[in-house]
Amino acid sequence: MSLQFTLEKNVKAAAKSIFGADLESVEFQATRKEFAGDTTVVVFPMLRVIKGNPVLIGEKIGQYLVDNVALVKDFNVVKGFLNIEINDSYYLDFLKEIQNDMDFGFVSKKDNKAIMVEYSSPNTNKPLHLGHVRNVLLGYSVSEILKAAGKKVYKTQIINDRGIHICKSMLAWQRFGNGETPESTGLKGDKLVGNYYVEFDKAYKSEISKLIAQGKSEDEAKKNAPILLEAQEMLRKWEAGDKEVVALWEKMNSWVYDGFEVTYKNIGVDFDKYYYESDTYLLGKEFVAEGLKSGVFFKKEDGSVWCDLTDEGLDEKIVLRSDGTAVYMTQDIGTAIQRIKDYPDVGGMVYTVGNEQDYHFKVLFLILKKLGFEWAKHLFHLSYGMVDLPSGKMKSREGTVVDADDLIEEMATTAEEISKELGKLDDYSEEDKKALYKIIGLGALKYYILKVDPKKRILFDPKESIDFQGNTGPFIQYTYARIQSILRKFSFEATINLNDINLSLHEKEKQLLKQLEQFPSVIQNAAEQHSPALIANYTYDLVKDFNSFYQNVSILGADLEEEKLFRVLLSKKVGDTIKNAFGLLGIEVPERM
RNA sequence: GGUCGCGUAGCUCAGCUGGAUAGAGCAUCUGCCUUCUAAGCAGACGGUCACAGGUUCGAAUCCUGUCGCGAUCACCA
Repeated sequence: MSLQFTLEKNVKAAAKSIFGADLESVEFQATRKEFAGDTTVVVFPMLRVIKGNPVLIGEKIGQYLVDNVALVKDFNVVKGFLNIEINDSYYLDFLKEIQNDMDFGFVSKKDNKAIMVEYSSPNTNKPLHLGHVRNVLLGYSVSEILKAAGKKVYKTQIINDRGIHICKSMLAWQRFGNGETPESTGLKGDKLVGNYYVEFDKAYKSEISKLIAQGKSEDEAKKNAPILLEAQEMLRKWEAGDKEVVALWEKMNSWVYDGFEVTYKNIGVDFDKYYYESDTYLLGKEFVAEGLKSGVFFKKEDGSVWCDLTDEGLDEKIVLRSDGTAVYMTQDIGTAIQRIKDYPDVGGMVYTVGNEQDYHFKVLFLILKKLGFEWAKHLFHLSYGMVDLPSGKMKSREGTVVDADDLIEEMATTAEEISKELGKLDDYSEEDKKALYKIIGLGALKYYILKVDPKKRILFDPKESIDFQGNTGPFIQYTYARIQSILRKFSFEATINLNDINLSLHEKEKQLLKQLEQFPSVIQNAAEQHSPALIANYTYDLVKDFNSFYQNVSILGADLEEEKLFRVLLSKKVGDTIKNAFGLLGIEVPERM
């Protein structure tokens, strides 16, 4: 039974027995550090049912708690705030209870209904950049958090493998590539294909200026540049199943997939299932046809199919072009339905997609509901803010992107520089050092991105490096490493058992235990709000408390053996929790650093 | 123009369903390594919570309006 639950029950009983009043709920908050007490009950809300002076009411309830509840040691009232002091034994018992629970805070019982989380969802014409990194980290972390909160989760993505953008890369490669391959150039496949996307754009732009020089308007030039017309022709051929085009498409896409896999592995994320738009857009068309029959959609004279959403305060939305080809919405309808077909236990889905698509998902969810799918009620768009550069938006075509692979490597290099300067790892092998730099570099990057509220946009300045001190990943990793160092030095063969120990707690120890106690509810909260930032901020608070404890209280140098054991076990539990919490963020934690 | 989101210290961010004197980190400045890893600890400095109204015993938090920034409103994805 949680502390708050016990107190709430007794505060209600107090109100009943002293004032004859029924409280609906009791409001708790953390006690401010300038007052004595471990938790605080706010008296003001009770004034609705209990008339009188809040201070006197607080005094009477406080006295009742001291008299009737064993774990309440003392109380004081400041204005309308009833500060309650809890016996040390409560916190000691709490540690005893969780000491062997390696998954403290995690819900082990799983729901019957699963959630499918989609993230990454790249186009296959260019490599992944920092924007994708935020997407991937968010999606992966939210998946892990949902699992920890007791949900069954499938991680997936939708790969946008068809369309004009891919044809542009294909055409440019055909024309300027001289048969280059990832093998012949030593380039990652996604980088190679991305280069040709840029090549296309260059050729396209130069054709436009040529046409304008010949007297065409800019608009006309953009629409009629020969290379663009050729790309469009290629797309038509693809849709018609032209063998040569399809073969080229398959070849270049497979290069890109190989490249993506390397990057995902590098970042440390994975997927349970991949979906490809080229596989699902046809199913989408089927359901558009069905929706047309059932009256969910309607057809205009030109043959295009629409959904009327004016009753919901939105516009009409196109779901099929007049030439019968699929649009983005068609594909997404098909993909969603395909997923439920493949995984009948899925009861809801989370789409990790940037906030520029807020409107799209609002409409998609509405349409799926109109089509009558039960699961459509449990769709959530995990909408996150863009990652922008000081110069503005990242644009692949113009080369103003922060490449994912490059960034990860730079982070590791920075970790190496700092580490070498500190020189604590001189006995490590080169291999071990390298692995460690990667862990620290990635830790810095992931924490930097995940600690901010998903819906806020991030301004990333490549010139200002990501910090390794203060509220950062490496700071937290460092604290973990310190704890491991202590554990290595302590012999657990001692005869004393934590369960036999009874001692009064140091203020720093109690603070740590209070913080640990919060972990389960932090996980629940993060799951409900789909916010890794809550986990990151919690971990930082826990670590700050630990460092303060570490610096002010001697652990291995404790006076009494039982004190020493208690402090070591407390430290171990903090370490375990750091590791588990960081696991939810997809961040590894080192034994030394 | 309509809709949605954001606006908190010089900078980057916390601040849960309203609660005490708004908190961290970076940067600047002071102390602390012969004691468990100084990527650390202890402290100082720094705020009209964009602005104006409203609801409330009480508002950074809820409501309305204004301003600023961003996104979106395509037979693009």
